[in-house]
Amino acid sequence: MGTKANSLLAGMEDTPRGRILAAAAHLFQKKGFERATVRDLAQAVGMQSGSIFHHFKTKEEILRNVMIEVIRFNTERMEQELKNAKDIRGKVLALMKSELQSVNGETGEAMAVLIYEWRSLKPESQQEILELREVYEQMWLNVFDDAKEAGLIEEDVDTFILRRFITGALGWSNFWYKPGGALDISALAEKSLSLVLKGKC
Amino acid sequence: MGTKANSLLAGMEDTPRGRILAAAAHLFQKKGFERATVRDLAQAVGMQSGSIFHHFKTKEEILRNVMIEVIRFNTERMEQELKNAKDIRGKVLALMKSELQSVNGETGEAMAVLIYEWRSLKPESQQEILELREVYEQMWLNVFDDAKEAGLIEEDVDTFILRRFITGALGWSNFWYKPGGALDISALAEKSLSLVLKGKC
DNA sequence: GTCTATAGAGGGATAGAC
DNA sequence: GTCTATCCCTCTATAGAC
Repeated sequence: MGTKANSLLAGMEDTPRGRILAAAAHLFQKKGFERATVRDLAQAVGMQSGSIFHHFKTKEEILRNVMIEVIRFNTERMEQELKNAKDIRGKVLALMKSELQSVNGETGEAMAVLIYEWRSLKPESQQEILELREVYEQMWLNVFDDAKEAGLIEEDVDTFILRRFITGALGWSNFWYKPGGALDISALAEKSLSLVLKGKC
Repeated sequence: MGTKANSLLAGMEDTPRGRILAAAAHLFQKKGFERATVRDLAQAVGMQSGSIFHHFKTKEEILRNVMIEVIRFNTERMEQELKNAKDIRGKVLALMKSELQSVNGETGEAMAVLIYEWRSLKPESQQEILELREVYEQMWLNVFDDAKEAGLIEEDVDTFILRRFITGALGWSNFWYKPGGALDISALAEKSLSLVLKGKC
């Protein structure tokens, strides 16, 4: 569970706001949203707790923004990587690699927050986040459907359910995968391909 | 996320202790351990908050016992179902079905607590729970190794990693699978088989 | 074994000076 | 934009009556 210095949301500017969000991603992942206090957070960015509320109206607002930033960043990255893929197998691999990167790379802590602190969002925020995620999910479904037409995925496989299995399989890697070992993200992505592709193309 | 009446840990006696644990599984899943208060819990079982502490020394102790009970129950059930399986494919199917049942059936809420409230355990409790889970995990690994020898799983697949992918894939079903629809647990288990078995036996 | 009452600690958020 | 000070609330856990 990433004790590494991957606590900074990549691409986040070095502003008080950015520093608060980066520290929040780290703290919320480590202790959980409820246990992590605004005082903890203030200390992490070198402020007094009262000052935090100049940048965000409530603690929940901080959580919401961590989630928005991480979805935006990872959706954009996946779009880029999809464009670079040559064939369909390459596209599936790009999706796998991209998501494993999201979960285990620099945005890993924020992704864990996105997944595990869901209940701490207000219902309105949940709705908002859900809509952002749908764009991302649609990219997966489109590629899976193409792969099915191309014969890389069995005819009788429900791609909707398959995507859900994969969401779980890849998301869970946050709990056990340790970057820097013998197995790098690319290799892990290759292994994950056999969960999806027929035979084992 | 199960709003159904699956809040009772099957096999749990109708004692104050049992009722507290069953209500705790439900509440901790719904609100998270931190947000769920002892007062909530007391109300759910028809007591005053002070009375809860006659049965459990601390709130964490309640969490710990929910986890212990659900592991014990599901480990035992899986052992039984494994015995009934005829061949190796049947054993893999039994594992899948059994775990999907744990996650989505009567013990679903307690399983979600086991997975998502991990950080709220004291380190000593974490160690204890980890040891209980290892027995369960070993059953999976043994069957996977048999399946590999029998040629049902590709030679070059790392069964350790495969098990981790499957843990995630099946565990995540708690968030989207709704029992009572067109797809029952057995059918879902069959679908999940293709994540593991070669070709798609 | 359950109740009432409350101690004791820590939390989110606000107000106003600088 | 950050600080100090603090309000006000809620929470876990305890004490002692019944």
